[in-house]
Amino acid sequence: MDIQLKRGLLDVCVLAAIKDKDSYGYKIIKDLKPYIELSESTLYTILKRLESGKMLTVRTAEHGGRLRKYYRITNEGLGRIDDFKTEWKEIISIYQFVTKEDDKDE
Amino acid sequence: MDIQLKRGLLDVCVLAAIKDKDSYGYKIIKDLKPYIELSESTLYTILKRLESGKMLTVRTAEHGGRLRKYYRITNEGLGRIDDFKTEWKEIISIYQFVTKEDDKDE
DNA sequence: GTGATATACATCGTAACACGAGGTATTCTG
DNA sequence: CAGAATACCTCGTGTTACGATGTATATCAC
Repeated sequence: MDIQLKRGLLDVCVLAAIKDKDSYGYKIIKDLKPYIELSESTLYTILKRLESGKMLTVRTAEHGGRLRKYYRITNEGLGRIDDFKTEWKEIISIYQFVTKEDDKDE
Repeated sequence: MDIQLKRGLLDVCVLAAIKDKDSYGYKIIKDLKPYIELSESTLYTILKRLESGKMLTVRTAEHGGRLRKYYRITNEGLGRIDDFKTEWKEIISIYQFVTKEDDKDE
């Protein structure tokens, strides 16, 4: 997928990945893989950004001798997903504009 | 609309705006306004980028005492629109992931 | 006729962002 | 024991949208 197109989707995808159940970095990447691929450097940057934007909270827990940082979505984070659903209507309208009259002579 | 979300859509919108008929900067902005807003500085940057990427060609013509630069889409530009239609399937899949089980307790 | 608005182009600096490269450390598997 | 997998992190770079700013002409209101 085009990198520019990903920019507007990644934050919301990460929020969606922790929406129903707290999760941690490595797992988020694997869970998102079927839908959108992102590198670790990208993910940790996003998690930092979402944390400072109060979209999620962090908690450190030990698991199998290793430390894991679990991320939990906040109400603001859920609101961000709702905003995306609003924006989706605009995206649909743009898609229709871009593809309109596209197959006029088929 | 979120600025990050626009990034992946603007190039394709500009191409779509000149797809059926050559157009020029000022008109492109007005034609796109109902779908997506962009400033002049943004548009001229995009036009330069699309030109150097061979997505469109430019021709200067006089109109009412003023010079206008008319932009015409190339086959590569049309291909870029087709690529977007392919990416659209991924976007739909992402949208479904983000919104899934969203209203499970309503 | 003059000031404002619309048309029409352009450049520059800035901030946001995804990513590759690189780093640290532990556990699991062959 | 070696290498892969797990799990975290930082830094530098290139791309990009945008506001600010500049130039110039045409049109419209008063």
